[in-house]
Order: sequence, then C-alpha cells, then structure tokens
Amino acid sequence: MSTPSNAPYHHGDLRRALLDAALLILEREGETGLGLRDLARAVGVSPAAPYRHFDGRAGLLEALAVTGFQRFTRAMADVSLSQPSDPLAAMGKTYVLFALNNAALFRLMFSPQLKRDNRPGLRMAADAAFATLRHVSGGDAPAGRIAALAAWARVHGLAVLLLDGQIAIQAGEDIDVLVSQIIENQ
Amino acid sequence: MSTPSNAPYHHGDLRRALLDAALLILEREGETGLGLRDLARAVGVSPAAPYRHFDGRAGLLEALAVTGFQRFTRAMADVSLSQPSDPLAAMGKTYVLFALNNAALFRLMFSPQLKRDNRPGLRMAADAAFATLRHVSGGDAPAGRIAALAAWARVHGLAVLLLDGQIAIQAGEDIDVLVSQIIENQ
DNA sequence: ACCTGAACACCGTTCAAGT
DNA sequence: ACCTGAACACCGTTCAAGT
Repeated sequence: MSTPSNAPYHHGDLRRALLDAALLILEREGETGLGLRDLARAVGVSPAAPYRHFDGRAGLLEALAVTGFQRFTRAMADVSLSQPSDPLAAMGKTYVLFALNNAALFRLMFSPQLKRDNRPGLRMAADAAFATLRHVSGGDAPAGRIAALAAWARVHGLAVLLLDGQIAIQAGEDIDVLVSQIIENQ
Repeated sequence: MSTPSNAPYHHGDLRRALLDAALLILEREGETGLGLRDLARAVGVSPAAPYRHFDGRAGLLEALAVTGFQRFTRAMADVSLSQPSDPLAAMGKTYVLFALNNAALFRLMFSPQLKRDNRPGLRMAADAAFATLRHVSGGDAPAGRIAALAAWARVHGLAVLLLDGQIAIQAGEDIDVLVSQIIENQ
C-alpha cells in the first residue's frame, strides 16, 4: 500500500524500501514468516533484486538486527539524558518496554542464528547497545560485575518472559507498574 | 549410524526413532536446521512417513518441546527431593545448567512459534514444569508473587544471556560459581 | 550500477497406491 | 495400520541477459 504498484523501480532507494517492508512483515509474521520472495513481491521487485543489497536472507536479518540495536541504543541514551531519579529502574523499564513494543525485532537481536563473530557491523551495534547498560549498572569493579550481571539478568529475563506470555497478567493489572514492582524488588 | 541402513522399517517404533533422531539434529543444527525431509532421510524412511506420527513439522516441534518440559520437570523434582540447604539457589543452578546442557531444546520450549493455546499437551507439560518453580519461590501471597517473579526473571535471564553468549566468561572462570554468585546476590 | 527472467536444487505437504 | 512414490506449490539462490 505504501508502494506505488506501477512505478519502475530502477532508481529509488530499494535498500531502504526493502528494510522498511521487512520491518513491517517481521512484526506481523515473525522471523519465520519473513521470506525473501515475499519481501520482493511486497516491494514490487523481482526475486533476485534483494541480492544486490543484502547478502541473502542472512544478510537481511543481520541488517534488521543492526537497526534494532541502534533503536535500542537510542532509547537507552534518551533515558540517560533525562536524568531520572532512579536510573536503574528507569533503564530497566525502558528495556522491558522496548522489548514489548518491538517483540520480533528484540528476539531477532538475540537470535542464535545471527553469529556475531566475523560480522563486525552487527558486533559493533550490539556492543554499543550493551555499553549503554554498563554505564549505569555498576562499573567494572570485581564485586560490581556480579551485581551488574544480576541486574541485567533480571531485566532481560523479565522482558523475555513477558514477551513469551509466560508471566500471567492479572485482570486490570497495569504492565507498567508490574515492571516497576519487579525491578524495584531488591 | 544408530540406524541400520537396510532394515525394512515396517514394524519398529518409528515415532520414537524420529524423536530420537530429531533431538540429535536439533542440538547439532538448531531448530532451523531440523527439516522433515532430512529427518526422514536420517531415519531411512520416505518423506511422507513422519506425517503418520506427527501433525507436520509443527507437530514434531511440539512433541520435542513436550519432552523438553518433561526433562526439565524431572530435573527440578530431583533437586527438590535432594533437600538442599538453599533450595532457591539449588533450583536456580539446575535451571541454568539445564538450559546450557540442552540449549536448542530449551530455546524451543520458549519459542513463540509454538502457540500453547489449543495445544493441551504442550500446555500441560509447560504448566507442570513451571509448577515445580512456584513450589519453592514464595507461594501465592500478594507480595510473594512479585518476589517470586523477580527470582524467576533473574534465573531465566541468566540462562538466556549465557545461552546467547551474551555474558562474557572470563579466562579460567568456572561457570558454576558464576551462576552461584549471581543467584545468591540478593 | 541495478534489475529481470529463467533456471536449479531444494523444501513441506498431500494423496493415491502398495503391503 | 503403516509406509512409499510421485506430484504440487512453494522456497533461497545463482546467473546470464537486459537497461
């Protein structure tokens, strides 16, 4: 619908168009439902066209994960800038809400089929994202490391369990306050 | 290799053979690498044969996830029986080690593509597995619920982050003691 | 430089037919 | 009751050829 059906695509930014359409399909159908041929069809281009812009389906998924990490990094940096009274709680909430609002993208970022070794772009994006966490959760002191990992694990676990519908939300319960309660429970 | 190549498979327990081979392939190649045709080939049977025992590929994955939950339940029950001095820490360690020793299976258990609604077998197996957790982590008191969820989230997050290679293990560090430290960090 | 058309080797799934 | 053989509609990917 966002694609004019009879425009000869010999010029425009096909890479962008593919990424935008892929993000939509990803959130609607999940990673399994994101086919390269479907994507080409959705954008109105031949099945072989995406191969000029991505290294196959794996390359497309990698590019999507990179934009996911970038969005994540931005969301975390925004929280830092806002100088919240309880930084750890604020970042935890942002972390969890990002996961819930970008479910398939978040899952893709942590997908085991995207090996970060020998994929410098992905590795850098991921490192930048996680650097925003280390910033708040305790530094590199030998004892601080354990506390930082424990905090990260709790927040990440909460995100994943909510994402998978594993934690039952009770009737009329606000997910925001549940997240706050769990994060602030020391 | 475990399959005699020229035995007429008209009799044996094909369902078991398929499940056993699938578990091997799953841990070796990951969920994406587990194809129904590959599986049939590995067991020495026609591509259509598995359809007499599973409702397509989705049915196979569901059956695998069920056995995963059963193994998980058994591991947790065994810890309970052993009457450890610190039950929460002992169960947390078992939880994390189960995930690390059954990586692909663990991921499959929490895969979003296995919808538990209208899949009673899967739902029951999962409920039984999680019931073993509730048993130790605080009951159903209104305040205890938050503490229980927080503990679960921390353990689950630790498992997932370790699984994805997200937490860097330092040189010569024992993963067992790291898990203990993080779990016991209140 | 970027895209198309056609082809290749594969899937998952179905269904008649065999035993 | 359980399995085979052959077919169907699809994939991801490659490659010559077009503009």
